[in-house]
Amino acid sequence: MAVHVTQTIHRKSLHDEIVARLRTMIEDGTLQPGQKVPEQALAGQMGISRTPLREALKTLGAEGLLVLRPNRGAVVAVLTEAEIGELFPIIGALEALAAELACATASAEDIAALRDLHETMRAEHARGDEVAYRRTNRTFHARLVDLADNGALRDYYEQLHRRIHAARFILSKAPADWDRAVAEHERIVCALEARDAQSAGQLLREHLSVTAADAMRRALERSRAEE
Amino acid sequence: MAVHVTQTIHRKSLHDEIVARLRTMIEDGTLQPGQKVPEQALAGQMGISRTPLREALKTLGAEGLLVLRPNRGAVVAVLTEAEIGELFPIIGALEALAAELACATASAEDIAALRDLHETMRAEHARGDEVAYRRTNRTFHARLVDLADNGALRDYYEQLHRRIHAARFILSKAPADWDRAVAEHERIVCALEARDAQSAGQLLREHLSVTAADAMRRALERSRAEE
DNA sequence: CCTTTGCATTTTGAATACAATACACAGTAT
DNA sequence: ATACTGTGTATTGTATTCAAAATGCAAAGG
Repeated sequence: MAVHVTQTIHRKSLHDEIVARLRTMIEDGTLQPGQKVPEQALAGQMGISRTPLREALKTLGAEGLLVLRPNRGAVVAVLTEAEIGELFPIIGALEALAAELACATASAEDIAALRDLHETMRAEHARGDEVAYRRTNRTFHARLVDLADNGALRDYYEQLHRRIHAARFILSKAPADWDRAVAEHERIVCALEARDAQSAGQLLREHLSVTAADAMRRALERSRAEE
Repeated sequence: MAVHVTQTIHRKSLHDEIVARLRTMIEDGTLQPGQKVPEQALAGQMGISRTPLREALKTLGAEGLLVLRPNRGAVVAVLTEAEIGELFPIIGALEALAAELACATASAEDIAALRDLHETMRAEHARGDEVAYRRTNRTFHARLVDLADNGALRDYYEQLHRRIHAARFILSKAPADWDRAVAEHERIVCALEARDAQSAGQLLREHLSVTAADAMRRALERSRAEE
Protein backbone atom coordinates (compact mmCIF):
# COMPACT_ATOMS: atom_id res chain seq x y z
CA MET A 1 0.00 0.00 0.00
CA ALA A 2 1.46 3.31 -1.08
CA VAL A 3 1.72 5.92 1.58
CA HIS A 4 1.46 9.52 0.55
CA VAL A 5 3.28 12.24 2.41
CA THR A 6 1.85 15.70 2.22
CA GLN A 7 5.08 17.56 2.69
CA THR A 8 8.63 16.69 1.73
CA ILE A 9 11.26 17.44 4.34
CA HIS A 10 13.69 19.92 2.93
CA ARG A 11 16.76 20.71 4.92
CA LYS A 12 18.15 23.84 3.45
CA SER A 13 21.83 23.29 2.81
CA LEU A 14 24.25 25.07 5.09
CA HIS A 15 25.76 26.85 2.09
CA ASP A 16 22.45 28.39 1.08
CA GLU A 17 21.79 29.30 4.68
CA ILE A 18 25.07 31.16 5.03
CA VAL A 19 24.64 32.90 1.68
CA ALA A 20 21.17 34.06 2.65
CA ARG A 21 22.39 35.26 6.02
CA LEU A 22 25.28 37.23 4.56
CA ARG A 23 22.96 38.77 1.97
CA THR A 24 20.67 39.87 4.76
CA MET A 25 23.56 41.32 6.73
CA ILE A 26 24.61 43.34 3.70
CA GLU A 27 21.05 44.38 2.90
CA ASP A 28 20.24 45.59 6.40
CA GLY A 29 23.54 47.32 6.84
CA THR A 30 25.03 45.04 9.47
CA LEU A 31 27.86 44.82 6.99
CA GLN A 32 28.52 48.24 5.49
CA PRO A 33 30.00 48.88 2.06
CA GLY A 34 33.78 48.89 2.29
CA GLN A 35 33.75 46.94 5.51
CA LYS A 36 36.01 43.93 5.76
CA VAL A 37 34.48 40.51 6.24
CA PRO A 38 36.68 38.71 8.76
CA GLU A 39 36.46 34.99 8.16
CA GLN A 40 37.38 33.67 11.56
CA ALA A 41 35.23 36.08 13.52
CA LEU A 42 32.15 35.60 11.35
CA ALA A 43 32.51 31.82 11.26
CA GLY A 44 32.81 31.87 15.02
CA GLN A 45 29.70 34.00 15.44
CA MET A 46 27.73 31.69 13.17
CA GLY A 47 29.03 28.59 14.90
CA ILE A 48 30.56 27.13 11.76
CA SER A 49 34.07 26.61 10.48
CA ARG A 50 35.78 28.81 7.94
CA THR A 51 35.39 26.30 5.11
CA PRO A 52 31.67 26.69 4.38
CA LEU A 53 31.88 30.41 5.12
CA ARG A 54 34.59 30.84 2.52
CA GLU A 55 32.50 28.93 0.00
CA ALA A 56 29.65 31.32 0.64
CA LEU A 57 31.99 34.29 0.17
CA LYS A 58 32.86 33.01 -3.30
CA THR A 59 29.17 32.94 -4.17
CA LEU A 60 28.58 36.47 -2.92
CA GLY A 61 31.68 37.55 -4.78
CA ALA A 62 30.34 36.18 -8.05
CA GLU A 63 27.12 38.09 -7.43
CA GLY A 64 29.03 41.32 -7.05
CA LEU A 65 28.04 41.93 -3.44
CA LEU A 66 31.55 41.29 -2.19
CA VAL A 67 34.94 42.08 -3.62
CA LEU A 68 37.36 39.23 -3.03
CA ARG A 69 40.91 40.50 -2.83
CA PRO A 70 43.36 37.60 -3.11
CA ASN A 71 45.24 37.11 0.14
CA ARG A 72 43.65 40.22 1.57
CA GLY A 73 40.17 39.13 2.43
CA ALA A 74 36.68 39.98 1.30
CA VAL A 75 35.15 43.44 1.45
CA VAL A 76 31.55 44.51 1.00
CA ALA A 77 31.43 46.03 -2.48
CA VAL A 78 31.67 49.78 -2.67
CA LEU A 79 30.08 51.22 -5.76
CA THR A 80 31.54 54.39 -7.13
CA GLU A 81 29.23 56.89 -8.74
CA ALA A 82 30.49 55.69 -12.12
CA GLU A 83 29.59 52.09 -11.30
CA ILE A 84 26.13 53.10 -10.15
CA GLY A 85 25.83 54.93 -13.45
CA GLU A 86 26.63 51.65 -15.16
CA LEU A 87 24.16 49.56 -13.22
CA PHE A 88 21.09 51.78 -13.51
CA PRO A 89 20.79 51.54 -17.29
CA ILE A 90 21.11 47.76 -17.03
CA ILE A 91 18.37 47.39 -14.47
CA GLY A 92 16.35 49.80 -16.59
CA ALA A 93 16.77 47.64 -19.67
CA LEU A 94 15.74 44.57 -17.71
CA GLU A 95 12.63 46.21 -16.30
CA ALA A 96 11.75 47.52 -19.74
CA LEU A 97 12.02 44.00 -21.08
CA ALA A 98 9.89 42.76 -18.22
CA ALA A 99 7.21 45.30 -19.08
CA GLU A 100 7.24 44.26 -22.73
CA LEU A 101 6.95 40.59 -21.84
CA ALA A 102 4.29 41.30 -19.24
CA CYS A 103 2.11 42.88 -21.89
CA ALA A 104 1.95 39.49 -23.56
CA THR A 105 1.88 37.17 -20.56
CA ALA A 106 0.11 38.96 -17.71
CA SER A 107 -3.54 38.29 -17.00
CA ALA A 108 -6.03 41.11 -16.63
CA GLU A 109 -6.16 40.36 -12.90
CA ASP A 110 -2.40 40.67 -12.63
CA ILE A 111 -2.47 44.07 -14.24
CA ALA A 112 -5.40 45.12 -12.08
CA ALA A 113 -3.37 44.14 -9.03
CA LEU A 114 -0.56 46.29 -10.32
CA ARG A 115 -2.95 49.20 -10.68
CA ASP A 116 -4.05 48.64 -7.10
CA LEU A 117 -0.47 48.94 -6.00
CA HIS A 118 -0.18 52.12 -8.01
CA GLU A 119 -3.30 53.55 -6.36
CA THR A 120 -1.89 52.64 -2.97
CA MET A 121 1.27 54.52 -3.83
CA ARG A 122 -0.76 57.46 -5.01
CA ALA A 123 -2.44 57.59 -1.62
CA GLU A 124 0.88 57.26 0.18
CA HIS A 125 2.24 60.04 -1.96
CA ALA A 126 -0.78 62.22 -1.19
CA ARG A 127 -0.30 61.87 2.54
CA GLY A 128 3.48 62.17 2.27
CA ASP A 129 4.27 58.76 3.70
CA GLU A 130 7.59 58.16 2.03
CA VAL A 131 8.53 55.05 3.96
CA ALA A 132 5.36 53.25 2.96
CA TYR A 133 5.69 54.54 -0.60
CA ARG A 134 9.18 53.16 -0.95
CA ARG A 135 8.08 49.78 0.25
CA THR A 136 5.12 49.69 -2.09
CA ASN A 137 7.26 50.96 -4.93
CA ARG A 138 9.65 48.09 -4.49
CA THR A 139 6.74 45.66 -4.49
CA PHE A 140 5.35 47.34 -7.62
CA HIS A 141 8.55 46.93 -9.58
CA ALA A 142 9.17 43.41 -8.28
CA ARG A 143 5.63 42.45 -9.23
CA LEU A 144 6.10 43.87 -12.69
CA VAL A 145 9.18 41.71 -13.17
CA ASP A 146 7.24 38.70 -11.88
CA LEU A 147 4.55 39.28 -14.49
CA ALA A 148 7.09 38.73 -17.25
CA ASP A 149 7.11 35.10 -16.12
CA ASN A 150 10.82 34.77 -16.83
CA GLY A 151 12.80 33.21 -14.01
CA ALA A 152 16.23 34.15 -15.31
CA LEU A 153 15.14 37.75 -15.79
CA ARG A 154 13.87 37.79 -12.24
CA ASP A 155 17.15 36.39 -10.91
CA TYR A 156 19.26 38.98 -12.69
CA TYR A 157 16.89 41.78 -11.70
CA GLU A 158 17.01 40.85 -8.05
CA GLN A 159 20.77 40.51 -8.13
CA LEU A 160 21.16 43.98 -9.56
CA HIS A 161 18.66 45.39 -7.11
CA ARG A 162 20.59 43.91 -4.21
CA ARG A 163 23.82 45.41 -5.48
CA ILE A 164 22.33 48.87 -5.77
CA HIS A 165 20.49 48.57 -2.49
CA ALA A 166 23.63 47.38 -0.71
CA ALA A 167 25.40 50.50 -1.89
CA ARG A 168 22.75 52.56 -0.09
CA PHE A 169 21.66 54.19 -3.29
CA ILE A 170 17.95 53.99 -2.67
CA LEU A 171 17.39 57.54 -1.56
CA SER A 172 14.58 59.75 -0.43
CA LYS A 173 13.04 61.65 -3.28
CA ALA A 174 12.76 65.38 -3.79
CA PRO A 175 9.09 66.48 -3.92
CA ALA A 176 9.16 67.29 -7.64
CA ASP A 177 10.87 63.98 -8.44
CA TRP A 178 8.27 62.17 -6.40
CA ASP A 179 5.39 63.81 -8.23
CA ARG A 180 6.90 62.85 -11.54
CA ALA A 181 7.49 59.26 -10.48
CA VAL A 182 3.81 58.85 -9.58
CA ALA A 183 2.78 60.33 -12.92
CA GLU A 184 5.12 57.96 -14.76
CA HIS A 185 3.72 54.98 -12.89
CA GLU A 186 0.27 56.00 -14.06
CA ARG A 187 1.38 55.95 -17.67
CA ILE A 188 3.16 52.63 -17.21
CA VAL A 189 0.06 51.00 -15.83
CA CYS A 190 -1.99 52.46 -18.68
CA ALA A 191 0.42 51.03 -21.25
CA LEU A 192 0.16 47.62 -19.62
CA GLU A 193 -3.62 47.81 -19.59
CA ALA A 194 -3.52 48.66 -23.27
CA ARG A 195 -1.08 45.78 -23.83
CA ASP A 196 1.17 48.25 -25.59
CA ALA A 197 4.54 46.53 -25.19
CA GLN A 198 6.46 49.10 -27.15
CA SER A 199 5.24 52.00 -25.01
CA ALA A 200 5.52 50.09 -21.76
CA GLY A 201 9.14 49.28 -22.46
CA GLN A 202 9.95 52.82 -23.47
CA LEU A 203 8.22 54.26 -20.40
CA LEU A 204 10.11 51.95 -18.09
CA ARG A 205 13.42 52.87 -19.67
CA GLU A 206 12.62 56.54 -19.21
CA HIS A 207 11.31 56.05 -15.68
CA LEU A 208 14.45 54.24 -14.57
CA SER A 209 16.67 56.72 -16.34
CA VAL A 210 14.99 59.63 -14.58
CA THR A 211 15.04 57.81 -11.24
CA ALA A 212 18.75 57.17 -11.69
CA ALA A 213 19.44 60.81 -12.52
CA ASP A 214 17.45 61.94 -9.46
CA ALA A 215 19.30 59.52 -7.20
CA MET A 216 22.68 60.60 -8.51
CA ARG A 217 21.78 64.25 -8.04
CA ARG A 218 20.55 63.63 -4.49
CA ALA A 219 23.67 61.66 -3.68
CA LEU A 220 25.79 64.50 -4.95
CA GLU A 221 23.87 67.00 -2.82
CA ARG A 222 24.25 64.76 0.18
CA SER A 223 27.98 64.41 -0.25
CA ARG A 224 28.22 68.18 -0.74
CA ALA A 225 26.30 68.71 2.47
CA GLU A 226 28.76 66.57 4.37
CA GLU A 227 31.62 68.95 3.68
CA MET B 1 66.28 57.53 -5.46
CA ALA B 2 62.93 56.06 -6.31
CA VAL B 3 63.06 53.04 -8.52
CA HIS B 4 60.23 52.62 -10.94
CA VAL B 5 59.10 49.21 -11.97
CA THR B 6 57.51 48.96 -15.36
CA GLN B 7 55.34 46.03 -14.62
CA THR B 8 53.77 44.86 -11.38
CA ILE B 9 54.03 41.16 -10.75
CA HIS B 10 50.61 39.71 -10.54
CA ARG B 11 50.32 36.13 -9.63
CA LYS B 12 46.85 35.14 -10.63
CA SER B 13 45.22 33.56 -7.62
CA LEU B 14 44.64 29.84 -7.71
CA HIS B 15 40.92 30.42 -7.38
CA ASP B 16 40.77 32.55 -10.52
CA GLU B 17 42.96 30.04 -12.30
CA ILE B 18 40.63 27.15 -11.50
CA VAL B 19 37.54 29.15 -12.39
CA ALA B 20 39.03 30.09 -15.74
CA ARG B 21 40.04 26.54 -16.42
CA LEU B 22 36.62 25.14 -15.61
CA ARG B 23 34.98 27.79 -17.78
CA THR B 24 37.21 26.75 -20.66
CA MET B 25 36.40 23.09 -20.11
CA ILE B 26 32.72 23.88 -20.27
CA GLU B 27 33.12 26.18 -23.26
CA ASP B 28 35.11 23.73 -25.35
CA GLY B 29 32.92 20.80 -24.44
CA THR B 30 35.40 18.89 -22.31
CA LEU B 31 32.62 19.07 -19.76
CA GLN B 32 29.29 18.48 -21.47
CA PRO B 33 25.93 19.80 -20.29
CA GLY B 34 24.42 17.38 -17.81
CA GLN B 35 27.77 15.82 -17.03
CA LYS B 36 28.71 15.40 -13.42
CA VAL B 37 31.74 17.23 -12.08
CA PRO B 38 33.53 14.77 -9.79
CA GLU B 39 35.46 16.72 -7.18
CA GLN B 40 38.13 14.22 -6.25
CA ALA B 41 38.96 13.22 -9.82
CA LEU B 42 39.13 16.77 -11.12
CA ALA B 43 41.14 18.02 -8.18
CA GLY B 44 43.53 15.15 -8.73
CA GLN B 45 43.92 15.92 -12.42
CA MET B 46 44.61 19.56 -11.67
CA GLY B 47 47.05 18.69 -8.93
CA ILE B 48 45.15 20.54 -6.23
CA SER B 49 43.04 19.56 -3.26
CA ARG B 50 39.27 19.55 -3.19
CA THR B 51 39.05 22.73 -1.11
CA PRO B 52 39.97 25.31 -3.76
CA LEU B 53 38.15 23.31 -6.42
CA ARG B 54 34.94 23.40 -4.40
CA GLU B 55 35.29 27.14 -3.95
CA ALA B 56 35.57 27.49 -7.72
CA LEU B 57 32.47 25.35 -8.17
CA LYS B 58 30.52 27.79 -6.01
CA THR B 59 31.59 30.63 -8.27
CA LEU B 60 30.58 28.79 -11.42
CA GLY B 61 27.33 27.88 -9.73
CA ALA B 62 26.53 31.51 -9.05
CA GLU B 63 27.23 32.27 -12.70
CA GLY B 64 24.73 29.67 -13.80
CA LEU B 65 27.22 27.45 -15.58
CA LEU B 66 26.90 24.72 -13.00
CA VAL B 67 23.97 23.42 -11.02
CA LEU B 68 25.00 22.60 -7.46
CA ARG B 69 22.82 19.91 -6.02
CA PRO B 70 23.29 19.72 -2.24
CA ASN B 71 24.94 16.45 -1.23
CA ARG B 72 24.74 15.23 -4.78
CA GLY B 73 27.50 17.06 -6.55
CA ALA B 74 27.74 19.63 -9.28
CA VAL B 75 26.48 19.17 -12.81
CA VAL B 76 27.14 21.24 -15.91
CA ALA B 77 23.96 23.24 -16.41
CA VAL B 78 21.49 21.86 -18.90
CA LEU B 79 19.26 24.49 -20.40
CA THR B 80 15.81 23.43 -21.43
CA GLU B 81 14.25 25.03 -24.45
CA ALA B 82 12.15 27.13 -22.11
CA GLU B 83 15.23 28.42 -20.29
CA ILE B 84 16.92 29.28 -23.57
CA GLY B 85 13.75 31.15 -24.43
CA GLU B 86 14.20 33.09 -21.20
CA LEU B 87 17.84 33.95 -21.77
CA PHE B 88 17.66 35.17 -25.35
CA PRO B 89 15.39 38.15 -24.65
CA ILE B 90 17.67 39.15 -21.79
CA ILE B 91 20.81 39.10 -23.86
CA GLY B 92 18.84 40.93 -26.53
CA ALA B 93 17.86 43.67 -24.11
CA LEU B 94 21.47 44.02 -22.99
CA GLU B 95 22.80 44.26 -26.53
CA ALA B 96 20.10 46.75 -27.39
CA LEU B 97 21.16 48.85 -24.43
CA ALA B 98 24.76 48.53 -25.55
CA ALA B 99 23.84 49.80 -29.00
CA GLU B 100 21.99 52.77 -27.51
CA LEU B 101 24.90 53.66 -25.28
CA ALA B 102 27.39 53.12 -28.07
CA CYS B 103 25.62 55.75 -30.17
CA ALA B 104 26.59 58.27 -27.53
CA THR B 105 30.02 57.03 -26.52
CA ALA B 106 31.64 55.40 -29.54
CA SER B 107 34.12 57.29 -31.67
CA ALA B 108 33.79 57.47 -35.44
CA GLU B 109 36.79 55.16 -35.71
CA ASP B 110 35.14 52.62 -33.43
CA ILE B 111 32.06 52.57 -35.61
CA ALA B 112 34.17 52.36 -38.74
CA ALA B 113 35.93 49.34 -37.26
CA LEU B 114 32.53 47.79 -36.65
CA ARG B 115 31.59 48.40 -40.27
CA ASP B 116 34.82 46.71 -41.32
CA LEU B 117 33.82 43.67 -39.32
CA HIS B 118 30.44 43.77 -41.01
CA GLU B 119 32.06 43.92 -44.45
CA THR B 120 34.27 40.99 -43.50
CA MET B 121 31.18 39.05 -42.54
CA ARG B 122 29.51 40.00 -45.77
CA ALA B 123 32.44 38.53 -47.68
CA GLU B 124 32.40 35.40 -45.54
CA HIS B 125 28.70 35.08 -46.21
CA ALA B 126 29.25 35.54 -49.95
CA ARG B 127 31.74 32.71 -50.10
CA GLY B 128 29.73 30.55 -47.71
CA ASP B 129 32.39 30.32 -45.02
CA GLU B 130 30.17 29.75 -42.03
CA VAL B 131 32.93 28.95 -39.55
CA ALA B 132 34.71 32.23 -40.21
CA TYR B 133 31.41 34.09 -40.21
CA ARG B 134 30.45 32.78 -36.81
CA ARG B 135 33.76 33.80 -35.36
CA THR B 136 33.57 37.28 -36.84
CA ASN B 137 29.96 37.57 -35.76
CA ARG B 138 30.92 36.88 -32.19
CA THR B 139 33.63 39.51 -32.42
CA PHE B 140 31.14 41.96 -33.94
CA HIS B 141 28.68 41.61 -31.11
CA ALA B 142 31.37 41.60 -28.44
CA ARG B 143 32.87 44.75 -29.95
CA LEU B 144 29.47 46.42 -29.96
CA VAL B 145 29.10 45.71 -26.27
CA ASP B 146 32.59 47.06 -25.68
CA LEU B 147 31.69 50.31 -27.39
CA ALA B 148 29.05 50.99 -24.75
CA ASP B 149 31.96 51.49 -22.36
CA ASN B 150 30.06 49.90 -19.50
CA GLY B 151 32.02 47.27 -17.59
CA ALA B 152 29.09 45.81 -15.70
CA LEU B 153 27.12 45.49 -18.91
CA ARG B 154 30.00 43.63 -20.52
CA ASP B 155 30.29 41.29 -17.54
CA TYR B 156 26.63 40.37 -17.60
CA TYR B 157 26.67 40.05 -21.39
CA GLU B 158 29.63 37.70 -21.34
CA GLN B 159 28.14 35.66 -18.56
CA LEU B 160 24.93 35.18 -20.51
CA HIS B 161 26.83 34.39 -23.67
CA ARG B 162 28.82 31.72 -21.87
CA ARG B 163 25.64 30.15 -20.53
CA ILE B 164 24.06 29.97 -23.95
CA HIS B 165 27.24 28.82 -25.60
CA ALA B 166 27.77 26.12 -22.98
CA ALA B 167 24.33 24.77 -23.78
CA ARG B 168 25.49 24.30 -27.40
CA PHE B 169 22.84 26.65 -28.69
CA ILE B 170 25.00 28.48 -31.15
CA LEU B 171 23.86 26.71 -34.26
CA SER B 172 24.52 26.77 -37.94
CA LYS B 173 22.14 29.02 -39.80
CA ALA B 174 19.70 28.17 -42.54
CA PRO B 175 20.55 30.04 -45.77
CA ALA B 176 17.55 32.37 -45.57
CA ASP B 177 18.24 33.14 -41.92
CA TRP B 178 21.84 33.90 -42.76
CA ASP B 179 20.86 36.31 -45.53
CA ARG B 180 18.55 38.12 -43.18
CA ALA B 181 21.17 38.35 -40.43
CA VAL B 182 23.61 40.04 -42.79
CA ALA B 183 20.94 42.50 -43.89
CA GLU B 184 20.10 43.29 -40.26
CA HIS B 185 23.74 43.89 -39.45
CA GLU B 186 23.85 46.40 -42.29
CA ARG B 187 20.96 48.34 -40.79
CA ILE B 188 22.47 48.16 -37.33
CA VAL B 189 25.75 49.63 -38.51
CA CYS B 190 23.87 52.35 -40.38
CA ALA B 191 21.93 53.28 -37.24
CA LEU B 192 25.18 53.53 -35.31
CA GLU B 193 26.74 55.67 -37.99
CA ALA B 194 23.71 57.94 -37.83
CA ARG B 195 23.97 57.94 -34.01
CA ASP B 196 20.33 56.94 -33.92
CA ALA B 197 20.17 55.29 -30.51
CA GLN B 198 16.45 54.60 -30.65
CA SER B 199 16.72 52.74 -33.97
CA ALA B 200 19.91 50.95 -33.05
CA GLY B 201 18.33 49.60 -29.88
CA GLN B 202 15.19 48.53 -31.66
CA LEU B 203 17.16 46.84 -34.46
CA LEU B 204 19.26 44.91 -31.96
CA ARG B 205 16.21 43.74 -30.10
CA GLU B 206 14.67 42.52 -33.34
CA HIS B 207 17.92 40.97 -34.54
CA LEU B 208 18.36 38.98 -31.36
CA SER B 209 14.73 38.00 -31.29
CA VAL B 210 14.92 36.67 -34.84
CA THR B 211 18.22 34.92 -34.15
CA ALA B 212 16.68 33.27 -31.12
CA ALA B 213 13.65 32.13 -33.09
CA ASP B 214 15.89 30.71 -35.82
CA ALA B 215 18.05 28.89 -33.30
CA MET B 216 15.06 27.41 -31.53
CA ARG B 217 13.59 26.26 -34.83
CA ARG B 218 16.88 24.69 -35.91
CA ALA B 219 17.23 22.98 -32.55
CA LEU B 220 13.74 21.58 -32.91
CA GLU B 221 14.53 20.30 -36.42
CA ARG B 222 17.73 18.76 -35.13
CA SER B 223 16.01 16.94 -32.28
CA ARG B 224 13.32 15.78 -34.71
CA ALA B 225 16.03 14.44 -37.02
CA GLU B 226 17.50 12.40 -34.21
CA GLU B 227 14.38 10.31 -33.85
C1' DC C 1 60.96 63.68 12.29
C1' DC C 2 60.09 60.78 8.64
C1' DT C 3 61.19 56.70 6.17
C1' DT C 4 62.74 52.14 5.95
C1' DT C 5 63.60 47.54 7.60
C1' DG C 6 62.99 43.37 10.37
C1' DC C 7 60.16 40.64 13.19
C1' DA C 8 55.95 39.00 15.66
C1' DT C 9 51.19 38.48 14.99
C1' DT C 10 47.11 38.04 12.46
C1' DT C 11 44.68 36.55 8.57
C1' DT C 12 44.08 34.13 4.44
C1' DG C 13 44.93 29.93 1.41
C1' DA C 14 45.25 25.01 0.77
C1' DA C 15 45.67 20.22 2.29
C1' DT C 16 44.29 16.76 5.18
C1' DA C 17 41.14 14.34 8.29
C1' DC C 18 36.81 13.19 9.68
C1' DA C 19 31.62 13.00 9.37
C1' DA C 20 27.38 12.69 6.90
C1' DT C 21 24.96 11.62 2.96
C1' DA C 22 24.01 9.34 -1.28
C1' DC C 23 24.76 5.41 -4.23
C1' DA C 24 25.23 0.52 -5.77
C1' DC C 25 24.39 -3.92 -5.14
C1' DA C 26 23.31 -8.11 -2.97
C1' DG C 27 20.18 -10.61 -0.28
C1' DT C 28 15.48 -11.51 1.24
C1' DA C 29 10.71 -11.75 1.27
C1' DT C 30 6.43 -11.61 -1.03
C1' DA D 1 10.32 -12.22 -10.94
C1' DT D 2 9.82 -7.91 -8.48
C1' DA D 3 10.12 -4.89 -4.90
C1' DC D 4 11.98 -3.87 -0.60
C1' DT D 5 15.71 -3.66 2.78
C1' DG D 6 20.15 -3.72 4.56
C1' DT D 7 25.05 -3.15 4.08
C1' DG D 8 29.36 -1.69 2.06
C1' DT D 9 31.44 1.85 -0.84
C1' DA D 10 31.99 6.21 -2.96
C1' DT D 11 31.17 11.02 -2.77
C1' DT D 12 30.06 15.21 -0.71
C1' DG D 13 30.17 18.40 3.40
C1' DT D 14 32.59 20.35 7.31
C1' DA D 15 36.26 20.80 10.68
C1' DT D 16 40.96 20.91 11.64
C1' DT D 17 45.69 21.53 10.59
C1' DC D 18 49.47 23.40 8.31
C1' DA D 19 51.58 26.83 5.10
C1' DA D 20 51.89 31.33 3.04
C1' DA D 21 50.99 35.97 2.78
C1' DA D 22 49.73 40.40 4.75
C1' DT D 23 49.50 43.49 8.62
C1' DG D 24 51.12 46.11 12.65
C1' DC D 25 54.68 47.75 15.20
C1' DA D 26 59.05 48.75 16.96
C1' DA D 27 63.82 49.61 16.10
C1' DA D 28 67.39 51.40 13.05
C1' DG D 29 68.94 54.68 9.78
C1' DG D 30 68.83 58.93 7.16
